[in-house]
Amino acid sequence: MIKQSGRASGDATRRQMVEAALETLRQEGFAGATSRAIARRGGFNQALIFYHFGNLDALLLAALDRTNEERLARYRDAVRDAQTLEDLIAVAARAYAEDRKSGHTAVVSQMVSGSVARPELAPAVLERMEPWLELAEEALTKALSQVAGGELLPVQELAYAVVTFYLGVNLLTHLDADRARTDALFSLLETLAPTLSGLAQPGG
Amino acid sequence: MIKQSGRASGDATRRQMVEAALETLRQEGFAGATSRAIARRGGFNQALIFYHFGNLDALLLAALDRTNEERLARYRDAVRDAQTLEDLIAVAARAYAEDRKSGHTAVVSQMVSGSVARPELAPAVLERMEPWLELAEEALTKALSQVAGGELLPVQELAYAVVTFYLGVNLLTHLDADRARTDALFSLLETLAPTLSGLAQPGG
Amino acid sequence: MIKQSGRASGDATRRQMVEAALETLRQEGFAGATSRAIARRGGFNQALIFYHFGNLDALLLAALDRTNEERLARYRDAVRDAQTLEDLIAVAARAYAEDRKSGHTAVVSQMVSGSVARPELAPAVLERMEPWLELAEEALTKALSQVAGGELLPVQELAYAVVTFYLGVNLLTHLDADRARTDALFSLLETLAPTLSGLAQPGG
Amino acid sequence: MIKQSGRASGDATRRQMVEAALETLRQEGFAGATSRAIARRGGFNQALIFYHFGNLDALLLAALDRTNEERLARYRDAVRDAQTLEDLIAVAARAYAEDRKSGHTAVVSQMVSGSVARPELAPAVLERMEPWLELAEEALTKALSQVAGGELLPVQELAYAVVTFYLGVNLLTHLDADRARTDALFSLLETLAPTLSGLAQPGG
DNA sequence: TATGAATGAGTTTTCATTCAT
DNA sequence: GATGAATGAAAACTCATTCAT
Repeated sequence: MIKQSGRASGDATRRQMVEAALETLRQEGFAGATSRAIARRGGFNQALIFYHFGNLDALLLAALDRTNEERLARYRDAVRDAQTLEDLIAVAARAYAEDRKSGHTAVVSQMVSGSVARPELAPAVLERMEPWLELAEEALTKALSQVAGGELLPVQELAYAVVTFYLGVNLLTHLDADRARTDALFSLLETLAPTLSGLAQPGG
Repeated sequence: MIKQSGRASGDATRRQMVEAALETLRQEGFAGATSRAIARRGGFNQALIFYHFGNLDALLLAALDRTNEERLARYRDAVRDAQTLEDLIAVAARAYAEDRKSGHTAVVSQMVSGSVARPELAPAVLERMEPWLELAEEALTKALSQVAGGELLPVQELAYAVVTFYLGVNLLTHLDADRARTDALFSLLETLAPTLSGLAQPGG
Repeated sequence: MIKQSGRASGDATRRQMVEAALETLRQEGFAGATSRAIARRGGFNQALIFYHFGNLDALLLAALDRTNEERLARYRDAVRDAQTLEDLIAVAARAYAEDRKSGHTAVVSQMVSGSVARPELAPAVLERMEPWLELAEEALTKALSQVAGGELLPVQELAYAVVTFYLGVNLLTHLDADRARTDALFSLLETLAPTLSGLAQPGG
Repeated sequence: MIKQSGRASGDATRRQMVEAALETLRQEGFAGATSRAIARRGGFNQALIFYHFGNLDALLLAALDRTNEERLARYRDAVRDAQTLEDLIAVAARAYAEDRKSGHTAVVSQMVSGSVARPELAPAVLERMEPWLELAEEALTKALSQVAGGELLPVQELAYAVVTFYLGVNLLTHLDADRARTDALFSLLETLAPTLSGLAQPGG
């Protein structure tokens, strides 16, 4: 409750508002993330959103930024620590599982879906996809360097494919209440990893 | 105009309404597919939607059904005619290009996104994914049968992966105004096809 | 109450809504003529305004139209019946007194002032000034024809001056609670009328 | 920026605020002259308005005062310097043209219109009309003294008529984007001036 | 004196849906 | 079957003003 703490510093308040927006996005989805709902959840006045962020979209995007930053940092570390293709896949699967549990993926898919429905948001949401593409490129470059002939593959396109796939998974995760099938997807990847590795380095 | 046609049979009316819903979904997206907008486009009365379909969601789902049926039929034929893995990929890419042009993919991604934002829709939308999964399984079974050891791979999971990827592509296609990157994805697939084929049948 | 009469015909409802808008404009002024206030006064649902008129401005302008038509008709008759300059002035003063009593001038000045504050309204309000200019021209032409050399005066500019003056009077009437001074203005005109007449026709 | 100037004396601050209010009234009109807009333009804090003036209306009226004082002084000098009726008219037309250019008339008409829409302002705005009436009386007394029988005319009523007309002109000037017609009004007056003069002093 | 933060009440407008005919 | 009218609930956003510091 912002109110309880008296007059908070602008930054602290903004942080709390972003938190409330995130929580609302997670629990009530994009359509439920109205200014009223966010304000109610955060215990502050609706108008404060417009005072601090100008409009609702800006707050929602700030929430997406916050989530993205946290997750990107985690994925980046994982990618840097990974040595083999197997590592990479394992690490991605683990990070994904964590994020899903914490609700981060929910926010992403809500914002992405939301921006299909509300085209004004699309450019801003797309922009926020770029660092993920870069990270995917980095990871793929690393992985393919271990593969005979891997340098010949078009890394940018593959990175785009990975992110595309990832968005599809996010989407389905939040559509399909029973998540057995999206889980199975990652087990599949982990099962295939050694094969792919072996296949990748036939002489290794 | 439904009215103009005098006593349209109930079925004909419903068909016109579904057509109007589809067109609205294509041109104005999920958020723009309000009862008013659909009725305006179709030249019929708003209230008719509720008379015939009970509520707006039901009409929207009927529209999704109609699109799905048409497209499934086309993809099924293509799958049946394909002989090699290369064929399959080529055929998928062609069908996808057609669908995107005709606006069918727009409807799918609008409905999928919409159902993330409006959770009431989710179960019904998911249900409509099943025949696609079956088709993907069928195609994969066919393709893997031509591959040494292909029978060992988990077809169901792979099918789920394919559909997941497909949804991701749809999503991005309608988010990213410049479609060069989603196009490149399919060229990539086509480029890789012979390699995958060769790789699949080392002795072929 | 629209509600009481069950489902009214569209036209009847619209008329009642226009009436409610007029009454609100009269009693609460332009700033008080919000959709809520009008709906409350008319006993109908706020949303009905948008159903029937599209937006609030359109209803307000419809109200101005209604008032203008009634008043124009009355002034036109008066002008046609007047024979001398004295008649014309007397007739204008009488009509003006009536209109002020009935609240018609209130609506005009509210809409004119309102459109200074809300520039989107200005073009539409100005447009509605044209028939008044035409009427003023007609009256002046008639009056000046009785005056030696009257044909030499620029009727259009004089008509514009008359309407300008009239708007000024309206404005002050609704600003100045004690209306003695605007009343005095018309007495002055009536006092001057014979002089002007005589002056106008020195040889008459 | 008030802040930048360090410890501005209360008076200086108030002057700057009045200046900002004037500028906002000129450029954004009455409806646009919100506390936020004025504060933004003046580079000071919104709350300062309430600290120094109690409420927004008081600041707006202070702005009207400032404009009125400047303009009154100019018109007074002009009136004092004028010798003939022709002079008076010419001088009025010139002063009006200047004021329109500088935006002073904009402020007046915005405040007058605003006070029709917001009746709380009306008494204060009316009060500020008094010195104009006095000036008009003075000018008319002077003019009519040159006219045979002029002393017999009711100066107060005529003065009220002049101010009324002037308000009407202001109103239209700011309603009608194309100002040709209000301009023509003044040319008309100037054209008529010699005639009126001659008429006034038949033996002169 | 000055400020950033906060608020309550208000605005127009849109929507899915229902009702009477 | 079909329609025009009507409605309640909700949306995003704005405003003058107040409060704590």
